[in-house]
Amino acid sequence: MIDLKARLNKALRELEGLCPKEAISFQKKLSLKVKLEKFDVSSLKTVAGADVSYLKVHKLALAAVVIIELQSFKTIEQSTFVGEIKFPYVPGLLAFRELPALLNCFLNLTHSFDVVLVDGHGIAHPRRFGLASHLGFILNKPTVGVAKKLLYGQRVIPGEKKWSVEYIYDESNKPVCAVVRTRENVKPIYISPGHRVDIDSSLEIIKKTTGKYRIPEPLRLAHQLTQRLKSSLPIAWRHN
DNA sequence: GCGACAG
DNA sequence: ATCTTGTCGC
Repeated sequence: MIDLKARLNKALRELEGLCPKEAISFQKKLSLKVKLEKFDVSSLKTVAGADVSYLKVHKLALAAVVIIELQSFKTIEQSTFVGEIKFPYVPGLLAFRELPALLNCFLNLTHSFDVVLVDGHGIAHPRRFGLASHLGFILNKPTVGVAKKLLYGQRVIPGEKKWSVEYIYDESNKPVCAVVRTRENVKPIYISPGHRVDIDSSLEIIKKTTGKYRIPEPLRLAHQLTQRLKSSLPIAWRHN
């Protein structure tokens, strides 16, 4: 079994210099390796959240990973990284734009975590291999995709009550995404398995990591961190 | 050809 | 996602 750091560095090298067409082939190949399995939520102790923001004027990607302890909802460790954006935004190829910065964040973590919540879709993707699945495969860890907009499938609307759910199915009529209302009178979020979790476990994980806000806590904290990171950058860099 | 389209 | 202020409503 090779070391995690080695896996991450290898993945970083493989992501370099790919064009969109090659990226699509890469996804088709790796999608066959995604594993959907039950995850024992009762054993869940620590959850990580991964998010990326941008500073458009300087082509910078600002990434952050925050690990929280479920018991207290308190942060155990956080990691950030700022790097140049090297891949365009193409719907369906988000991983090739955000993974480099995210993997660098994971390289600097010292604490362990049980699952990772990712800002984007998992298998609710044209080739069943969204950002959450890709990250999960590289880390060989359970990952859950949490998106705020639809990318793949039929649009459905859950009830207005908290925890109302509606599902999105693929061509084989298999559920690939849960559209969930995490708060009343607020737009629902899209939950899909990334890797090593199934759709039911994914939903359970989201229920246990969501506090009083629409976005699950690990992701909300990671997002806040990337935004603060941007504010902390030299004024000359962010001046429009 | 037309519409859809994570962040 | 980013740019960008105030404002309406639970």
